[in-house]
Amino acid sequence: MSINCEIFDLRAFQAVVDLESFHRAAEALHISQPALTRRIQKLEQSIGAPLLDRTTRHVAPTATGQELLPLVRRMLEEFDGSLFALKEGGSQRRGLITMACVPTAAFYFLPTVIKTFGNDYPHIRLRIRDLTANEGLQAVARGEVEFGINLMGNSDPDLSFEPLIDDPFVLAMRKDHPLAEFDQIHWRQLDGYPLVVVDRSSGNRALLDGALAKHNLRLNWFYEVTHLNTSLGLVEAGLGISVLPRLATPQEEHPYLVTRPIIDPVVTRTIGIVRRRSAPLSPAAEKFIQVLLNVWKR
Amino acid sequence: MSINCEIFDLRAFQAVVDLESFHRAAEALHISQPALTRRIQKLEQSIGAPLLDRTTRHVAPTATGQELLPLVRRMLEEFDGSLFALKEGGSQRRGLITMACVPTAAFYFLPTVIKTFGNDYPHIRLRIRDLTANEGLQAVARGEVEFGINLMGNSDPDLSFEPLIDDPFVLAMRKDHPLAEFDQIHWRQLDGYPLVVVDRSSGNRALLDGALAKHNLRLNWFYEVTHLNTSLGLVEAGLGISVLPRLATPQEEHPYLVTRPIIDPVVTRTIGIVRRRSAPLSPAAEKFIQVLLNVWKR
DNA sequence: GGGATTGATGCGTCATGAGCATAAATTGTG
DNA sequence: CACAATTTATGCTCATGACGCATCAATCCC
Repeated sequence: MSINCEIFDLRAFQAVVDLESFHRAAEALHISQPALTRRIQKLEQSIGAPLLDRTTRHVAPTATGQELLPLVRRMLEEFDGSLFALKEGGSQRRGLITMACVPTAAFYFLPTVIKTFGNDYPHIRLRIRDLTANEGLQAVARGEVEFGINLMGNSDPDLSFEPLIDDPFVLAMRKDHPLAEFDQIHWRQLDGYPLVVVDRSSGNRALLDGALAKHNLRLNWFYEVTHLNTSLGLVEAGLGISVLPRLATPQEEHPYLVTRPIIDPVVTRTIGIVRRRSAPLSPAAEKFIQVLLNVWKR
Repeated sequence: MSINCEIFDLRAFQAVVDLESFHRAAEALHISQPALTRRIQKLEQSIGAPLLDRTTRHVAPTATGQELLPLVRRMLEEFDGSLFALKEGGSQRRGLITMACVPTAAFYFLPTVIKTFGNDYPHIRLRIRDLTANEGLQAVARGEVEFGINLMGNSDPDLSFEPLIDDPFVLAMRKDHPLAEFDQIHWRQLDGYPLVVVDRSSGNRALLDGALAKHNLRLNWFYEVTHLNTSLGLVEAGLGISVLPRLATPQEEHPYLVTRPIIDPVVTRTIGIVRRRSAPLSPAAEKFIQVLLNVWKR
């Protein structure tokens, strides 16, 4: 049976944690302290674990509460933010294209397209939200941007995907690393070396984990970062090796870094254009996408 | 007043849309059809807009319902998924430091410190959330990370700040740009050239806008991006010039890019360590900060 | 035009959530 | 160590909300 509670219960939980007091939280929530106590108790019952450790003088989240708290914050921010956006309606869109773009594509794809597009539309300004794949999808889904350049693999039926290119994952390392002598690498050769990975909020990581699981392989990371560029920084410093999309690695000769393909399996990601099926694009965005397809369609 | 409803209401809404029938959705949700109708009506009242267009023979989401549906799906997936993960038990936390870090500091600061730290603590893993300044502050405040490397200028009394270095903003451009012939640049010389900036969610942007406002100056941008690295990408492609913190620009000789100091005024940012006053650090984090201070304290 | 089906409404019943009063527990101070 | 102050939890009562049943109203198909 799925768990049920009220959004208000989540607000109550967050308020108690933040204010460190049922009394003050009840005031902030405009209910009585016993009513708040009852709500929290009911929430704990729904979830099946205590969320707060409390005495008459002290309140703090339990370990479970600590785990839940970030989720609760995100949900409330997203819930309130989206409903607010619903109420405010769309903002003016003329003279400006707003797009979301995974960072490697921002760096690699866009300059060429922007140049070509700028020749025909010199006065259209661009707002490029270079976000993670998941953030980018959410930005498209919410209408915060007109379209996104993102990874394939979204399950939201309201969004369409048009592929542009396939981009394999490669191993990035310093030129003086022992694995650099191989022309290609097997996954198991990564064992024994400290591995830099991006965290699970990254679409790349989810894709990699999924693909490797099918071959009974998993990434044994030693450093975990949020953005691909930071991976490269740590690799360049000689702290480890990293599995990265090829587009996230230097495309030209680099003084210190080298990449090698990884096989058995070769894991690739498909990058393309994501947009909402229901939302019409501005003429400028239509043209921009046309240029993007002309320049990069595989 | 914040909107309230039950998670069950959201499940109900999703079920009606998916099954295109109150009758079938009620069955699936194990309540009666009138009870379901009442719930949807109440949800619509909370939100202040109809979510479903329906006759006795046909049900479909309204435009508002269409907008809300992706949010509802994500929220339910995340809610159910996270509670499921909670029930499966939390992960081990020993042997791990979790920190937040603005991206330029992640690239520039951390490798040296990690090397030094790794000599003494070879088995401590690192989770580096390289986030924007604002996101980083929130991550620290919420306890999602033990500490952060961030910009000075936070007003949260629960967080302490210990400065490390001062970092000036410089102009980044291609070597063949007309402004490259100057040894130093005045802000007004930027006029007339397309300017790449980071958006207002960036602490850097807020700092710059604030400092320039005092001299009746403002940034006339043509391209707006979310991350500093994308700025460099667009500059390298020759699309414009950009005002960036010096640490975000190449520290060594670059084949195409050059930077120049900007004066009248010189704008600098201070980077340092942010942590919660109330929360004790793990021994490993304590040591890491010690190394960080030893290596970088100005 | 009538019948089958679906969503909406009226009604009664039962459960729930609220606040008030107060108990119980905790902590600080003398 | 005892007591006072303060906070969270519980008992109680009452008002309200949610449920299912019965049925109305609307839609659509034959």
